[in-house]
Amino acid sequence: MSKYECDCEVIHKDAVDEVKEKMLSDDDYLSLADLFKMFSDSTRIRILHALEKKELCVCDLANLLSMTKSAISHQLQSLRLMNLVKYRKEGQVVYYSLADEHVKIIIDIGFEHINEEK
Amino acid sequence: MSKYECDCEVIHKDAVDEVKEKMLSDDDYLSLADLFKMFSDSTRIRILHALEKKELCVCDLANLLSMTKSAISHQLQSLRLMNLVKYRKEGQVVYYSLADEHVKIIIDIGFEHINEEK
DNA sequence: CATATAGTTGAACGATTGCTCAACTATTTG
DNA sequence: CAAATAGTTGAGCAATCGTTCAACTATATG
Repeated sequence: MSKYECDCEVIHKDAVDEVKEKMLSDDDYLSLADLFKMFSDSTRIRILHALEKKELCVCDLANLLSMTKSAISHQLQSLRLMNLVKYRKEGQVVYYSLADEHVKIIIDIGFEHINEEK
Repeated sequence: MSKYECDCEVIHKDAVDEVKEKMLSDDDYLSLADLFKMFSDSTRIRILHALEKKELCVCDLANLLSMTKSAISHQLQSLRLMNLVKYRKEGQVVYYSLADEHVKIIIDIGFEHINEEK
């Protein structure tokens, strides 16, 4: 978060004060930004969209997206840290699936927005 | 999008084939990632959350977030390109507001997800 | 017309990010 | 126990990103 001053006088003090009261903490916005970072890369979105259809292992995802296991695994770790996917291990194979339905809702609204402007 | 091969054999061919059929085009996922990029920075989220409460000009936003007009203006331009904010000019002053309510819905679901895991 | 203010823009720089590569762990199979 | 396979991990590198800075446009005011 910036610690610098702005370079102009406030124009609509009442409006700014009113909005300032309703704003949340910097930490809240940082957390939210971190969450949406997970949706801001097309590899991660493709992983999430695939897992929305079916539980898959790392190799399956690597094949589906034509990427290395390592690249997929790195992304899955980020998604796990943000509680967007969960996993279960069966022998050597690790199966990933969506953690909850927020993922589906967020992706659906995103597509809605994109499709609305032609 | 990666053009490299994956480094393993497919394990669950049926599952992968089934999911592959339901996947969308690379362009769709790139567009969606570009949209969510707008929500992946806390400055932009704070701008969007502020505009959700009230229409504001560039100076107001600069004051509210303690940032320079330039920094705010750059971010507003990105948000405009993704059709997330609209603006109207009145004299020298440019007023920004949300383009539609997808923004509010997306932010709300994001907070819901974050708050659910304590 | 000169000055001031609101806002935009492009280049530049440091920070962050996504993938690769190599090395590693863990589990299975012979 | 050795070899093979599934997956993870950390360092490194190129590419992308967010802010700063300086120069600019546009509108308003004396």
